[in-house]
Amino acid sequence: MPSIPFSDKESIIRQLRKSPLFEPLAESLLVDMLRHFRRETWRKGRCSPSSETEKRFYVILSGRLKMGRINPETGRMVTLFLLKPGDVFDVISLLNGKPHRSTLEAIDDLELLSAGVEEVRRWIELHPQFNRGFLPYLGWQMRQLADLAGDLALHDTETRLARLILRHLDPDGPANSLHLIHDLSHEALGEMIGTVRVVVNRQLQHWQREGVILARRGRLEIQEIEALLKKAMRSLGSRNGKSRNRG
Amino acid sequence: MPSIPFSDKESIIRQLRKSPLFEPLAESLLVDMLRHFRRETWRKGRCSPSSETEKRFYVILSGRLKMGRINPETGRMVTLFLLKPGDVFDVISLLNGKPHRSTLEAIDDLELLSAGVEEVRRWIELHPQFNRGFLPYLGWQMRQLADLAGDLALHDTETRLARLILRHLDPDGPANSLHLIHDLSHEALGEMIGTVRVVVNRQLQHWQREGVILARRGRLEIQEIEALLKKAMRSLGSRNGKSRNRG
DNA sequence: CCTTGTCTGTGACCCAGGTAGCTGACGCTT
DNA sequence: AAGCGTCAGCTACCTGGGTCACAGACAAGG
Repeated sequence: MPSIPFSDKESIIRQLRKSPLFEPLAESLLVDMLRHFRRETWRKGRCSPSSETEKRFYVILSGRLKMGRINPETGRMVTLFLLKPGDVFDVISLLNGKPHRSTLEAIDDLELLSAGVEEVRRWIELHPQFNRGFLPYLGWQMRQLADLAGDLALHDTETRLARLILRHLDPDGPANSLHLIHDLSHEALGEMIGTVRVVVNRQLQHWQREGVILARRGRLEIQEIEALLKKAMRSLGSRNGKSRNRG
Repeated sequence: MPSIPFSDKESIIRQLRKSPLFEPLAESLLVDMLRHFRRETWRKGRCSPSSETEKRFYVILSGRLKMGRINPETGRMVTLFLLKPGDVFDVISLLNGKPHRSTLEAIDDLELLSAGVEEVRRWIELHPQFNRGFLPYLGWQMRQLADLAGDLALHDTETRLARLILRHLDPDGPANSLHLIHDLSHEALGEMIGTVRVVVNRQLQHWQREGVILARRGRLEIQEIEALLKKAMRSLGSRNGKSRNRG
């Protein structure tokens, strides 16, 4: 296994510290872990799963990754997780050892660290510090999945899209700016709420005419958060709304 | 805290051993845990969450429990987990400490054990044996959620219902018999696949006329698994199928 | 027995949203 | 500047499945 050049180690550790999973770990432990990590880079696009990748645990250093499911008959895809730097995968097969049915797609070029799952399971057992950070992370991921499933079953596309946008408000950036999804294509946004490009476009156009948002090619901005918030609450239940968003 | 009468302890331990979470634990550890458990019984029906229940971790000894989300505007509900004896909840808030947005509904009268979440977190840290069994259980639950979300976004109701039934084939019972869901109302089945009573009924009637299943009041039986399997595979993609299932 | 409540079977209606298809805009590479 | 691939914008069309409403079936309890 190719070890990581000494010069990189410091910058990698600095990147790892941004992740809630690795942030609380002692310096010595991180250095120790690094010895078992291998550095990888993946190019943007669909990632074909190999028997190799199935047995590894990955940490994202830079770039974004969609993890989801496909319906081979229709070619449609849902995004279950939108992973960012500091996130890890594949958690599920790490936990129960069984290969997963998920598909990976890199949104940007990716820088990754990877280690064998057996090794990572050892870390969890040997370092309570690591396990303590790992469990809340799992809880957070489970809640995301539960939210997605709940939304898909109970809310219409307008509500789901509004929620998607609000969920990605950037607390650090300038007011009303979006994090992570600001430059995604309508196709990608559709996958995140379980619908298709056309529907996302219809909705965005409608909102744009209302002055709620501003959508340019690969650039999404919010104008009126209040209005979006209302739409995010409102569910299928409103029988008094206008019939369609078209025309 | 009311301790558990001595006479019950043995039978409770026997029940716990049926759960994959507790099965591998040493007898001494189980006995120790029992001292921190409190026995509860809940009557069938919706369970109103209190500040008390939010801070506890539960093990089901007998009965079934639906855990899901509600849309207050429409009154509709999705079932995220159908929990059976041996299952535990609420895992998510155990992991990250935040209260959950989920609703609980007991299908049958329930016998439970409960312990404070702080205590259970201690078990996880102190007993690697327990943690080792806990992680695969988490993985299994996450996969269930991922499957549900994927199905909701990518497959039609016919496919989802077929899959629900097939997923609950009883490996131990007589051939083609159903486990856990054989006596659920159409309403409850609907909640499990993110739809409503009427749609489930339509589908079941259609299949019954085909001779694929046999549905009586509160009793669901499979006649032809092969046919169901085909329906479970077939997705929205089939453009050549008959137009409707009605009439 | 009748009453009352919950579950099932069915028909009529209708709309949110998915499919298909085309055009133009933009950015990249040769 | 020409060619090419991807994304955005829009329209026309159609259907899966959700809503509403009602009637019969069955069980439980007076």
